Amino acid sequence: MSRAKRNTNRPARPDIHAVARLARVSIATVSRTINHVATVDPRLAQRVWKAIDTLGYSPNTQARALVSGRSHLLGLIISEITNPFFPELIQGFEDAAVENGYEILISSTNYDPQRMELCIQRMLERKVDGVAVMTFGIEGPLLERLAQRDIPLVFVDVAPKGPLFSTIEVDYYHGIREAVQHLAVLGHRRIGFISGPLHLHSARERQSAFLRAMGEAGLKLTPAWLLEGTHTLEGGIAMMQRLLDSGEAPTAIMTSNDMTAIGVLHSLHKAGARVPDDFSVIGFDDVTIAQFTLPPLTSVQMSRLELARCAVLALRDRLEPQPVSYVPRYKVQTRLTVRQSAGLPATRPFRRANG
Amino acid sequence: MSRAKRNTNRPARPDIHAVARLARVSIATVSRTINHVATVDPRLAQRVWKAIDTLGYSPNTQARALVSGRSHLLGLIISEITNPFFPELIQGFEDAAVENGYEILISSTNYDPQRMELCIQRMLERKVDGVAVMTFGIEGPLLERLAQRDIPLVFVDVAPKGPLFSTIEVDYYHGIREAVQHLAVLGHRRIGFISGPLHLHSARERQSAFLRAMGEAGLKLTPAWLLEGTHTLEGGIAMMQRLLDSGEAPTAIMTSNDMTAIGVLHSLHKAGARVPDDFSVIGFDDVTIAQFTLPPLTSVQMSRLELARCAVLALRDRLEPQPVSYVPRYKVQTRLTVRQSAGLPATRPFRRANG
DNA sequence: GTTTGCTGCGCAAACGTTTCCCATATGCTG
DNA sequence: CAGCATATGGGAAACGTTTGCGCAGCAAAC
Repeated sequence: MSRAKRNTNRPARPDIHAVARLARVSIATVSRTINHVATVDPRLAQRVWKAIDTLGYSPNTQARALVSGRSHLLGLIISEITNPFFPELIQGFEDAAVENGYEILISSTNYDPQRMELCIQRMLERKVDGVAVMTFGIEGPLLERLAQRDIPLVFVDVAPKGPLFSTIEVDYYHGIREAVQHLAVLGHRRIGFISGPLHLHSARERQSAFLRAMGEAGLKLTPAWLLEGTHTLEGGIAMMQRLLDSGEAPTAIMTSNDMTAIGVLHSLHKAGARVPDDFSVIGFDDVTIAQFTLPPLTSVQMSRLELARCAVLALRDRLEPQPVSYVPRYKVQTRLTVRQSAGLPATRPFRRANG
Repeated sequence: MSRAKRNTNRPARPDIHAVARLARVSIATVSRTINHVATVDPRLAQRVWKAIDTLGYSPNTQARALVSGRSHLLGLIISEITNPFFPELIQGFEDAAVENGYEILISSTNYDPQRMELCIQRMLERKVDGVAVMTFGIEGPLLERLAQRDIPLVFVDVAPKGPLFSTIEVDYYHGIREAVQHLAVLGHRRIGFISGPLHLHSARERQSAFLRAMGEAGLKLTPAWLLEGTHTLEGGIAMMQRLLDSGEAPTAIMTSNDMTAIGVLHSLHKAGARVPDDFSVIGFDDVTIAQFTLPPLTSVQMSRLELARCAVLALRDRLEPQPVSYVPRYKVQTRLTVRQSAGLPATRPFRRANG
């Protein structure tokens, strides 16, 4: 009486044997049917599927993983989930993963390399099939150690060598060029740029894309208007302050990410300047909250959904043999999203309201 | 040559047998040592731990889960990850889970009850040990069906009956009372409230907390100033518009969540009103972006970290036998976070700038 | 010196799959 | 019609753990 099984009042979750019994086949056939092995007789397969349906059977993932060595679990490592950049990325990653029959494990590093190692550790213990490292600031030595693990990894921007690694390239230039052109068409000639921390690969890429776009538009950059920010609100506030304090300010400011742009908005608000009447501002990333700022922020969009989809794809390509004809190329575009923070240049230079 | 094992150049991940061999004990003893079974001789245990250390062994989670029936996986179901309310919740949940030796599986329902069922389905297939349902709008019939599953569940606000269910209560009143008092002290007598969709339990709770707090502060509510919003930016914009259009508007507006409050800010900005000079605004939730609005939003904070911690605790209490003396009580507080969107009431009624 | 009781270790049976290998049935060729 | 190649299903061995059960070994009691 004490042991289970006796309790037939609550039907136990059926296992593969129950299905086999009902379909009058062996468990091997059931397994083959489920895994769509081609050699199984269609009539038997139909019997099996019917049995599966009537019993409401679903295979035990643990057992499956144990014997096959494939967990169908994908790891996703991000910097910081409260950074508005990442939720959309996660969303896309989840969708794409589930679409491909995978489940995901998320971890955030909070920009701490040590925590990153712990994350990878935990994921390896859970036997993930592959990991997407979507934190943008990844350092050399850590990358080296990651290379030891014999597990597929995918990165953004950085391209470590190794047969198990993939890289997703971002075409920063396309969208940034659109933004510069947009400002140029509106009549701006004096454009400033607040970059991210330049030790980050992605920040350098964005800045050089900006410089190139300026050149192509025939605009000359004033060196004093090229400042290094921190990809944070505070950095944006501080750098805009500096621009205002210097005698001559640009009429338009582009930034390396949206948080910086929001900082710029704050700085300008405090100084009594109006956007876009006195200054035009264009951000980068087009995070969700860019729609909610005052005024709604014009920003260069980098599609997180696309990025996530690429990441899942890259991992899948490593995990499931693809036809030789298939030559993957993981690249995501950037595009300008026009809202209301950029307009015609002010006809007369802004004078700070005396306070 | 073809099969693995031969490749001793890359050391295979050691299993429990390797540890047993090195420590000169049986695998049973290794297992017992790892699981801190009391009956194992300390000297043997030490040998085992040493062997584990030198080999860098970590047990295979799949095999463990298969035989023990416990996956040490916790499910977390949320409404929508791009809603700024949830990332912090996830962060807290992850931290608390890892702290207790669990890993987490996240899914978002996008407010679709059908998708919610799929989420639960997927999680059951992964054999999660318990699920936290942190979506605020959960409906009756769905709840019924959830009750069928014999797996611990934890909810917010709603309290389904069942031996496997837990509920986390939120003390909405505390923080909302603080907000009303704050306004009252500043001198506001005319306070409006934009609620959430009233079919949501949590929205009703917040509204009634507001009404009670108004009563206790000796303030009379003008019925026309009690409006039903949608917990979205658009709802906030529309309802604030209505308040402005009606002849007489309140001097302060409280809302049922921060998105609504941000909508109010937009509406006021468009009408040319200044915050807090012309109107005071107080939100609810204190999401991260409340710090970034113009002006930074005063808001009633409900700690997502605390909420998440409670959820993990509630699940753990169901999963691991607790001493009888332990009587759990899952309750989270709310508190006012003062920023800059509430100030003294305007001395003269706001007149919309003619446009 | 024999019995009893207890402690703590090892043996081996699960857990629910996948997959290798072999047996059988079937079709085809000569 | 015999013989062989080929398709297809079943038996059973893995996968790496946990855990029930039995059995040594030892101390205490008679």
